[in-house]
Amino acid sequence: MSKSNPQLNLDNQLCFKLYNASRQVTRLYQPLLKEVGLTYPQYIVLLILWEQDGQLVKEIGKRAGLNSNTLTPLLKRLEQHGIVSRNKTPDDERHTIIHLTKAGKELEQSCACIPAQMLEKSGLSMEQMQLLKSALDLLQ
Amino acid sequence: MSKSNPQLNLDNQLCFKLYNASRQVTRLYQPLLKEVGLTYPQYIVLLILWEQDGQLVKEIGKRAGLNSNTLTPLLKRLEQHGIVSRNKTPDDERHTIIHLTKAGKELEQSCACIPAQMLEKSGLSMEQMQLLKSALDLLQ
DNA sequence: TGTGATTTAATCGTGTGCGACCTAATTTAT
DNA sequence: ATAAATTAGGTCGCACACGATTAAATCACA
Repeated sequence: MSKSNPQLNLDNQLCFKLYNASRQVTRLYQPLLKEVGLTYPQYIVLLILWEQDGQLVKEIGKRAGLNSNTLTPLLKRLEQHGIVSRNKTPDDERHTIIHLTKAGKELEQSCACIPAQMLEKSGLSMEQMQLLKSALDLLQ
Repeated sequence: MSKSNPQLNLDNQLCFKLYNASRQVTRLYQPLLKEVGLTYPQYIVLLILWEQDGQLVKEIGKRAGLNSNTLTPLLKRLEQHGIVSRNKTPDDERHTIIHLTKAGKELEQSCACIPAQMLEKSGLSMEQMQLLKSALDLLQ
């Protein structure tokens, strides 16, 4: 299978495993998220807002690791779907503050079962899950 | 910080760590790949072709975990850059076979140093790297 | 041998990611 | 007080991902 350079062997590449694992997990989420009409990054953003409602785009971005060039269109879609509101703050007109709407708050209950369902789908034990989490923390 | 449902706490979510780690690694690769004019998914596809030249779109797709709706445009861009050729096979006109060009083969040498540079950049020890790899294999 | 099922790529539409840039609001340094 | 620098969010362009569909070639088999 592998040819010349063992350094370049795909099976050796951490990057490839990580890239695949991430997409695979996203795919596992999709059928569950489809039921509530969310995409995976939208779900991440909502997790952040459910923790703390009324955050600035900047704060959400820092937590999610996303910049405004990704967040602005995403938040506009959530706004169009009636899940969040976007408003300038009066004290500093540069800020846009994001609030959950009633529908956005209610969505939290609909998503409450997702983590447990995902754990089951993944086929991981709690120990394996914990191992993977702490291994990933090595990269921070 | 976290409000009501501990199940939905972002820090508890494996998905989020994975999603972040994957993007972070991609970002680490970018300056290195930019020097040779490749994107990260293009690099993955080339790793596959350097292992074995002359593969069908389907075979590359299976190895990379990508379908033609992602691969076809990506391969067309590589073709435009003179890195691969795309041809129908005479025995079965449904197949498109991908070959490395001379430039595509030469690119392997230019990329040979990338894994070592990445290991250094990541700040991981060999042991940590190995731990993370095997943890990720749990998801297969 | 003809025809319906299957296989393989390609196409289309939507939604990210992200570099580069822009604009307006605010802060700072003089 | 005000010009320069900084900050926040937005826009644009490109390249993925991926579900859904299409088109063409091949296969299976009655």
